[in-house]
Amino acid sequence: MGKRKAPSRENTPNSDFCEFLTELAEYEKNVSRNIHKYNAYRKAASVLSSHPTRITSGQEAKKLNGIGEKIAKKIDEFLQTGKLQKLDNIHNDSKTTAINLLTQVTGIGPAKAQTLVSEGITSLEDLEKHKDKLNHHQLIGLKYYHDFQQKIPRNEIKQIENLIRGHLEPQIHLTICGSYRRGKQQSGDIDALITHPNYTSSQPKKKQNLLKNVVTALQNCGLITEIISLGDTKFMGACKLDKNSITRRLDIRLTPFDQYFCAVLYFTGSDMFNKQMRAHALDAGFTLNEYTLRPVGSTGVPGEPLEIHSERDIFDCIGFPYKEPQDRNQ
DNA sequence: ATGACCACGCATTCAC
DNA sequence: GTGAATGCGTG
DNA sequence: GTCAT
Repeated sequence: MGKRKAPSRENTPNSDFCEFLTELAEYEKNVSRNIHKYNAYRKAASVLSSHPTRITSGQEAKKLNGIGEKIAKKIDEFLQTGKLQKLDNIHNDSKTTAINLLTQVTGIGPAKAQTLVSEGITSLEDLEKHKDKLNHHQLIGLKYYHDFQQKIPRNEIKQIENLIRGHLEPQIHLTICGSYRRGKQQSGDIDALITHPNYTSSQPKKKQNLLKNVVTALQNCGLITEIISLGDTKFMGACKLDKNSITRRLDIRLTPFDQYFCAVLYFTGSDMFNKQMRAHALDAGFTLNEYTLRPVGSTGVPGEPLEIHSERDIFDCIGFPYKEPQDRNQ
């Protein structure tokens, strides 16, 4: 996913509430720099978006998990007046709107946006005039601002996948994860996972150039056009299918062979699905993360990682009915 | 009343 | 110069 | 901002 959040669709009976809660969330993240309030507002929006019936009072809303005193009050205000005073003020504040805009450039977060605005830089045009204030990542974000706003059609990702696979040694495994793997018709970015049987968590030094070699090969074939960051295990950058294509955000991660399926599961998502599944794992006496599945002893100390040979293994071990990737959207 | 709220790779800046 | 801290983005 | 302690 790119920077643009698109939380709840338009069809729920409470979508108007979700909309203003999401706006408040953005405000708390970008302007107040309070990530926890941001998450609180998003949680509230999420619970409302999946509530089947129209909420008609703050009191009724307050029964839902994630909605407390303050949001209940805001729902009442919205029901009575059709708007929120706090939101009106935010819309009319130029500093706030500027920060929200700059924050859309990848690499510019709340802190950088704040300093830029305090220096009088409030638009993309201003950024163009002050490139000296931007680091490498932010320069790429500016250069491809419009490209990165565009969703990527499924078919284009499929072609990129084939192109990448064609440039990998046969022993390297590749899975494109994220919303693409969940079957979505379009995605915000491309999230590729690779592994190699000779690279394991116990032999981490082996193949330390593997990712860099892959990136170099993909640069040479013209697919990768920009590098945002590149370490031993994670590449972030941009790619372009051909001359007339839009430039796309591409991430590639190198995972140890023995952790590949936990990683594939994790990076396929969705967030909510991962949360559910981790919770189920805990209930079943396991702890699951992006690396391993481990039994939790009565002492609460995790044991040795279980050997996993497929994504399905993970479901089986914790007694969670298998779900195809396309059924993991929520 | 008060602390938790995901963990982590990479780039960059800070503190020494 | 080195290690710690911060910013940012990721599912 | 909300929840759990």
